Amino acid sequence: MTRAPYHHGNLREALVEAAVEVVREAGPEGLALRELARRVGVSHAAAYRHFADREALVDAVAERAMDALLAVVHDRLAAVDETEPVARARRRLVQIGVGYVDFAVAEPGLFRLLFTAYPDPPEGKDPDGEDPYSMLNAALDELVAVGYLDPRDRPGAEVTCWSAVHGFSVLNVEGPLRGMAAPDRDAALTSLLLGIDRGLGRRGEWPALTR
Amino acid sequence: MTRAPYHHGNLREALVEAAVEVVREAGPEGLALRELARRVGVSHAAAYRHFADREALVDAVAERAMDALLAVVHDRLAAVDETEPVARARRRLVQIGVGYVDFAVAEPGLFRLLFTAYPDPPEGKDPDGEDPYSMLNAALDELVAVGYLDPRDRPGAEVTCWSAVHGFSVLNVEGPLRGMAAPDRDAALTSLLLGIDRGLGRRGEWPALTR
DNA sequence: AGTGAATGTTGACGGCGGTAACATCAGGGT
DNA sequence: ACCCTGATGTTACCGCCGTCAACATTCACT
Repeated sequence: MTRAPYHHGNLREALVEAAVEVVREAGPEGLALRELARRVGVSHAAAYRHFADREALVDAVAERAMDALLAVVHDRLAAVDETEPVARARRRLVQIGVGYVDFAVAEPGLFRLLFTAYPDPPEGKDPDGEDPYSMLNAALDELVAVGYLDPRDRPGAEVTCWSAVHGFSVLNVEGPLRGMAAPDRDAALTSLLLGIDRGLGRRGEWPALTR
Repeated sequence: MTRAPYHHGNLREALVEAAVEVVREAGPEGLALRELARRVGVSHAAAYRHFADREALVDAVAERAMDALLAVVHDRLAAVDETEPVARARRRLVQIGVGYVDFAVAEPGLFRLLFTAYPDPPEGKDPDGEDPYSMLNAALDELVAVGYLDPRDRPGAEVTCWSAVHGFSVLNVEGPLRGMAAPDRDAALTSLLLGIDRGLGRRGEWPALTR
């Protein structure tokens, strides 16, 4: 007859996991410390032994979300088997965008949370610490290296790419494009990514990419 | 000796105005029915005679925000004095983007609220009802008409443009680019808008635009 | 065995959105 | 002139939330 132990044993972890679950189902605004505690079977104030406040918990979830986003993008990148250098670099850039949007659409709750608590990386030192922003920059540098992207166009390119892909994600996840059917969305995304690819390339010197 | 009248007289209007004020100062999440009522000098339940719930009030604010955004974009558009048709059409498209971002940066609270309660217009009938989306479409149609944009590239172009500009706004307003200094932001935006312009144009056939 | 730190519980406070019951007032029909 | 009805506002209440303080239990180390 073992009654419920006074100490949970792994409360912090359990809370974060429950939080991730809630956010996936109900979005960031559905995340409540008290309900979480209830779910995990612990009193409402117990969470404060592990998190300073609600925001700290949100940050922890954001970390998980970031890892998940990273994994998706990473896999997409790894799946590019093209060998011709220029085509490969272009394809890799496209795949970053595809992975980013895929994650946003597949996990809207986590995606939204991620951008209400973003660990502002652009300033962060952390050389080649893997985040989507670094991956994007690396892909663009590669485009310069293979001669596709004019070095003079390199500055600002990362912001342009990120803006386009992020905007597309946001409009689809919580914006006016919310209801779009998957095939339409795919078509629009393809058009967007090819548009970027074309906008970056030296004018008219390269064959088109078919996503 | 006139004591405070039992009836406010124009409560709905007063509430919306106070709400706009609060959102500008504290963002959408700072908007509380009760505080609003306090501000206007009325009991907290009075608001429910004019709004079904909090969300209805938010929608009313969103309408104001949309009007404001519209006005900014409209003015930018009207200020284009270029007469050469192609350059004019390209400049007009760019100015839509500039106006959009300007509004987002100048009124982050209203901008954010607008996109947590967007009146999904893409489906909406309302022929040529003036909203940014229609303006964008009109500008792109014009680009086709003057021969700058290949008709085959027209479908999807509006989503691409909107995504890029919206994404840039979001990243600057609530995202990781939040802290960017104004000159840097301007430079990045210019690069983004020129990139779009270039991506849309028939390859290599047109002179560059200097924003 | 004993003690201090870590972890969990109970109970309270104030703020929120929302509802119901009651109060006040304005305007129209007689 | 009167009254009644609907619109508008008020008070009081509910349950939810985040947060804190005081107290309880247990773990780990001496």
